[in-house]
Amino acid sequence: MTNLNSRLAERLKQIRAERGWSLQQLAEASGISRSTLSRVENGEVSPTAETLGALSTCYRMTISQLLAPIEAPFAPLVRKGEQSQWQDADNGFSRRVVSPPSGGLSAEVVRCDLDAYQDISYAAPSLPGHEHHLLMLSGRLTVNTSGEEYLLEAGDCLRYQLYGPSRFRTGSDAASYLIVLV
Amino acid sequence: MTNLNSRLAERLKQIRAERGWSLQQLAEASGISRSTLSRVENGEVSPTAETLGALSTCYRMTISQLLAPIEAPFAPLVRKGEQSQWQDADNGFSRRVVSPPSGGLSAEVVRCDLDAYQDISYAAPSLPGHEHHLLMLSGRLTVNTSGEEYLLEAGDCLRYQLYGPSRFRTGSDAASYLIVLV
DNA sequence: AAGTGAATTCCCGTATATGAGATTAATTTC
DNA sequence: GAAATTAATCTCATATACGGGAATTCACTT
Repeated sequence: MTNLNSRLAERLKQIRAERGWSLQQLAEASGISRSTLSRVENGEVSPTAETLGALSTCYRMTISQLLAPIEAPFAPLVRKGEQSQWQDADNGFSRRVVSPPSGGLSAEVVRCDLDAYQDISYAAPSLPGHEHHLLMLSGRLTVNTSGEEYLLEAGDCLRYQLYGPSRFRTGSDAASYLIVLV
Repeated sequence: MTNLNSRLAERLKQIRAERGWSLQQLAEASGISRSTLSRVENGEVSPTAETLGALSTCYRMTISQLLAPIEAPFAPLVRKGEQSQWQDADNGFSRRVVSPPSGGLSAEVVRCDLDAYQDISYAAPSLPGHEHHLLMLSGRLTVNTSGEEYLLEAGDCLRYQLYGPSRFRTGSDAASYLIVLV
């Protein structure tokens, strides 16, 4: 995994260069010594999660934002578990895959129409971590995911990454919404 | 930063529990010893980036996906009223960034409303290769990109990757559409 | 070119993350 | 219940990440 270290090194060098900081300044801001910073930025060592946390904090970003550009895209062969879900639509619920992923594209758009007084739950996905953008077109919808509950109205946009079970339900109003799956 | 280690520990424990793996199985799949895995999952040590990489690989996810749930969350809900709107001066064109990119997310959704008899051209993007999904909400729109011309109507979805200049125009009908930028 | 200052890298001692094996705890099987 | 099997933790030795300071390199000035 030396490859990861060298890519991380390049990334960190670039970020520090963008901010115009010296190792000394970064050391004071992060609480990490100059020597460690030098070795990390030269790919000689693999920093600990704590070190990564300190760096991302003083750069005002999350570790994910720090690492996302240097990670290999994950395997695209991932939607078997989802497709079975697409089929079990009840009566008050219709889904249409507006823009299926194909040919190397990485996003798909699904339009969903849910009647009033519907309640739909999904089990945790087999391959978690997909990024979702839920855009309300009309109506009202209550969404539970990641232990949080959101009441959405037309025009709202809810973004989340799907790691566990989720639940969608309507009250007296029907709901139409788009889900952008990345 | 012990807090980070303990949250990471919980996260890793949960993932392994979901898959029903033992430490022994995870050790063989990841190349990390059982003892190290035990200490990491108990928050006693801070794993190196290499260790995180090995774990995320054998769990079939990126490090970002591994860490995202335990990091300070970005605002996941963007209300309609909070979405920044761009009124392109005098012309009958308004854009609203429905879902701005942040927190390591890789897609953004823009809603565009174009009046009748408008003609808008874009130069080649500075960062080419972005994947676009254009979803027509209502009206009619003529799009030129990659040397092709498309006439879109409500419900249509055009997918393309933007490498060169592009042109959007309406005839007697106004157009509303979404652009999903990946 | 040489000097001055800053920034970075190298060297060493220390702290800690890791691996291999032994010990303990939990579960199953008879 | 006891033995057997598996899973998790603990012990110790090693590898390596880290901090402090010295040495080097780099940039700029005169």
